[in-house]
Amino acid sequence: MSKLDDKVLQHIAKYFKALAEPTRLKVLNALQDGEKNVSQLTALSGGTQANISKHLSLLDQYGLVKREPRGNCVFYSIADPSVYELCELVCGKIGTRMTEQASIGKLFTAEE
Amino acid sequence: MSKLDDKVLQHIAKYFKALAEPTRLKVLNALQDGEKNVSQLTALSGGTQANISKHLSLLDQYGLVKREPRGNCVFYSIADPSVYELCELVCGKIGTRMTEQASIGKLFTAEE
DNA sequence: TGACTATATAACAGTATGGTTATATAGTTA
DNA sequence: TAACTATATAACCATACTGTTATATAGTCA
Repeated sequence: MSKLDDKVLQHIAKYFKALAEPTRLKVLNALQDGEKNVSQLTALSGGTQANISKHLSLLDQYGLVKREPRGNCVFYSIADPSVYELCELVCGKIGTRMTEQASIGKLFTAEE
Repeated sequence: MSKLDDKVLQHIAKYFKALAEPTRLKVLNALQDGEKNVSQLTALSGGTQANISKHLSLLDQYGLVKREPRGNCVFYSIADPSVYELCELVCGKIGTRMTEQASIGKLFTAEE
């Protein structure tokens, strides 16, 4: 990170903000193995349809997912797979820290 | 990112939330070249002392910075330099997207 | 001790956020 | 067209966040 413009800083903050919500992370997680429509994502994430729709709208607006209406449904997919690199990095951090702090072994479920 | 526990998801979200604020990014940016005390960070970040202190407290609580009182001052430093990897990744993304969208050339100032 | 400097915190205001329910919109099919 | 399915949006509430000012706390030094 070099010296940054305030405007760019705001954009970066916004990007992180998009990732700073458990439900949205769940949605992104659900999209890891390919596109899904809103109903599927709603089922997988366990929220209400309206709620998931709102989160998807935000993720789309921030450029994290792609939106593609097809037939009666709207399919969403990951815009840039490198978002998972971010998550991996943070997961690593959190994992280490939590095991350090509480020596809990299993933070991530074994199956993928 | 594998299938994640809800609890872990919340931690990850929290970590991203710590980064989802321009002032905090500015502080982290200011800490890139080594530890600084609150007064220095206040001056560099352009906020009030109380405000910066609050942000520092949050960053400390979330484990992003280390706090070390020394003499009359309190010095803060980056807890884990890999946080900059995250920022680099996002900067790359934002940079690309912004140049794509508006073909603005200079998002980052040239000096580092 | 008292005066001074540095940092943290409390109380408050304004705004943003996430979730809910109800409703609108758009596509499909009979 | 009417009935149906899928998605988005509006209105609303409760909560959380950011910044401000004023104040408390802690260390230093005369």
